Amino acid sequence: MYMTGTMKKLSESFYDRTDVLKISRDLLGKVLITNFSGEITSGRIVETEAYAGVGDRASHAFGGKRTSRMEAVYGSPGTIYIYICYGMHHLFNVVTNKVNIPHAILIRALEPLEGIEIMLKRTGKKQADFTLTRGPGNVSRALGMAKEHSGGNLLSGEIFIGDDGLRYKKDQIVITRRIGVEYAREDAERLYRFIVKGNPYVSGKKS
DNA sequence: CGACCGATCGTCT
DNA sequence: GACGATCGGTCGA
Repeated sequence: MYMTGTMKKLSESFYDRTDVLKISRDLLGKVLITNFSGEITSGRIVETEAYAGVGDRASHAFGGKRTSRMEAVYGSPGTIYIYICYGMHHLFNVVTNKVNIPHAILIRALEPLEGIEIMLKRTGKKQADFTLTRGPGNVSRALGMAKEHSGGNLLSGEIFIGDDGLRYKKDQIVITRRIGVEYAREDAERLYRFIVKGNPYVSGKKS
């Protein structure tokens, strides 16, 4: 996959919108980039999941719950929210909507673009196969993101999201239920997962 | 390909 | 003391 044009960093207005589903869809095709002391790694976003805040049982902020662990999800649009799952995976989320409205979007898969050698070094993998950036735990490992980055933002730091002009058409996108949120009862059925049809980096079962 | 299982530990009850 | 917004390996059909 090639870069299609000049990379333009997304501005706060992209994240400062009320419709977390629309933003989740809009994030498909955008490029997530990390630059740690010149070590640049990036990948195109091909799978996202929306978490709709206080009214969503699958959201950490359900019912207005608020703890220090999840403080970042209540931050301003463009804030980074990373938490540890199962004691070993750091899951990267984009915070959207206004401050104190805890909307978040989990980035579940990328198609690698730059810095594949660095990603191999970070993950300890020997081959750049489709597992390199498939699944939210692998995304964070490959791009070097960890919970220490939680609370930072995508507008002025070493982690950001760019737009190189690529757009997916409607028939290239599939919408499904979220993965791994069975505990959320009826909210587990919400169609909040957005994937690029047929992309080999997308997690979960093949269709 | 599907089902299951162990790893691993910070956070909240 | 229990539980995850997961992953990778194994086992059986």
